[in-house]
Amino acid sequence: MEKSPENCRVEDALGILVGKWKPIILLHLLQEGTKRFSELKRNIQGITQKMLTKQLRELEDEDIIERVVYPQVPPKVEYSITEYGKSLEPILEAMHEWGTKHTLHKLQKQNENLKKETASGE
Amino acid sequence: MEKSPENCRVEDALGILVGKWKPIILLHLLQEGTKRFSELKRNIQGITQKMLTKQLRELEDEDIIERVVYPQVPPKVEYSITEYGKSLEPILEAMHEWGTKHTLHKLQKQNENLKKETASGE
DNA sequence: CAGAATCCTATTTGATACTG
DNA sequence: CAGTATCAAATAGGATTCTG
Repeated sequence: MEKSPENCRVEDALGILVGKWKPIILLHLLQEGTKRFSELKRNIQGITQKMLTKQLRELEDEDIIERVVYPQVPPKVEYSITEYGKSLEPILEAMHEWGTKHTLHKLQKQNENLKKETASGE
Repeated sequence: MEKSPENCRVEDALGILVGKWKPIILLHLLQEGTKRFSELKRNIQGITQKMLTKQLRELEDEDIIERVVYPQVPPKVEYSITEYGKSLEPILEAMHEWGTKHTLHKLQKQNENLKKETASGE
């Protein structure tokens, strides 16, 4: 299907990635495979249980990740990327690359602005 | 730079695309070239001036679009994609394609669930 | 025409305490 | 261990009015 402002499906992909912790959760699962809830919590700096749970549920609802519960005490729950979820990897890769360049671009702009201010005697 | 959960720059790209109207604004400018404020407003169904202004400003702040003011009465302001902004196009393209497939994927899942419910007599 | 300003609602995120 | 539940704060989005 052709991409046009009228039948734009960019939002559908965007909606899945949006959420303060989703990209980082996906990177962990993509690069390190299956992970327990507690491992993710430990490895993702600053996230709360509530947020981790919420983002994981949303990704699960979209079939991007899989949740496996081991019925034992204490509980054990493992998360992993689905085959379908792996199709997102190239997009994440492209965004990461673009983001890296963009960080540089912004720094260069800041430098230019600082030079201008210095030159005009501020 | 290698993509890892620790130095993830996905958010940098994501942050620029996030905003209820940004993808559609970008598609308009990418595919139809330079546009006046009023043209965008007219062509984007449901957007308010406030939102259009806000999203345009944010894109401008990131150097993705350019804003040219013609000092005349009544005012005329034109927006266009910058050369730098064009580097986002492949990502938008990839997200659109993925989103199109995902829309299908969700419909298929819904169908499966409906069949199960019917089979179990709900 | 292209906005700025104000007010209001809804959604997201976070802190904290509790539980099978 | 892997969550829920509740409350508070922050942010996004929308409706409306005003202006150079």
